[in-house]
Amino acid sequence: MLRRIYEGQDCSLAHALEVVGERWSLLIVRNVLLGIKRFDGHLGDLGIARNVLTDRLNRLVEYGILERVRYQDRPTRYEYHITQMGRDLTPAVVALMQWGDRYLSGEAGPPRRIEHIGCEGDVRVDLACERCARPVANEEVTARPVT
Amino acid sequence: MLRRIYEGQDCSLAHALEVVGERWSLLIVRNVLLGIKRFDGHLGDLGIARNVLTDRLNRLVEYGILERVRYQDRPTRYEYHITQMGRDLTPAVVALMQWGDRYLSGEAGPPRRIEHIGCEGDVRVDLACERCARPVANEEVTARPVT
DNA sequence: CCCATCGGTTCGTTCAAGCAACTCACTCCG
DNA sequence: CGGAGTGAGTTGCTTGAACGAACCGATGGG
Repeated sequence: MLRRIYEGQDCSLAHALEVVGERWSLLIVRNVLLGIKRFDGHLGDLGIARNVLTDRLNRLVEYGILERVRYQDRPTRYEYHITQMGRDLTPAVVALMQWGDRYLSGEAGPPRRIEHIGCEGDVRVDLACERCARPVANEEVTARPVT
Repeated sequence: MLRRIYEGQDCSLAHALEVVGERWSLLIVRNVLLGIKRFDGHLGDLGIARNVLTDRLNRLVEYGILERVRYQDRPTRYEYHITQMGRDLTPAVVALMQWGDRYLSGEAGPPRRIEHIGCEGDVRVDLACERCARPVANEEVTARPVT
């Protein structure tokens, strides 16, 4: 995303997008969640330019979504690990993938399955109500300002 | 987001981001979900430039996320309604808001509550396993290519 | 010694976003 | 009737982010 700042928006969605809404950011987070940790790994997987990747990684570290870890000396080399903050983006990532699967995947169907480790079942994202503890349809949701 | 195309990425997340990952797109969708439907409404709420808003609205209509509806003749005026495809972005939007609430909202706490219509309880996004029907922690998720 | 690897940095180009001014088709007010 | 206001844009110029290719520095391997 560009210019990265949504001035005057007092909304958590806008704040979130200022942090992970830039071009490539979420794809990098997805890669790290899937086990790609190194500069050249991302470079090969995404078609991103090197300077842009440098920028995105630095920013994600700065925000606390990734962590820069030295994995060898001589020569000193670093890789990027996910933090808890980063791991907690999982529902957002899965929700977007799920939506892409439903509406954008060609006839071939989804290219990846999201899987429950151990059980091997399909993982899905759902809305649920904390009070009535029932599943909530997308139509049954509204927002109201917390005054 | 910029240039909008992630070439060579066979991933539903990348496809989704090509469609709603551009700067402003998700904020526009959120606005429409919250009831803002008109050009000037978005213009006032977001600090977006007019030409960019025109572009984003056209693109969202083209993708089928919004629908352009004439609401008066003389002079002809249009507004933008959400489609089913657009409404199904709700989990993704809520997931990002929820993450922003947790990690980025200042001391004041979240500026908005997501609410279950009727019940008025808080709505949350959760991962669930389709096979074992239990809630899934963010750490218990992996992806594997569907060969 | 030369080449390869990894993780970058530098620099010039291209393309999207921002900003201000303008248009068009009306309505409303005096 | 004239002038201001409104809603939904379009046009054109400027700024700044992303792209692409070249380069760098430390080291190891043949």
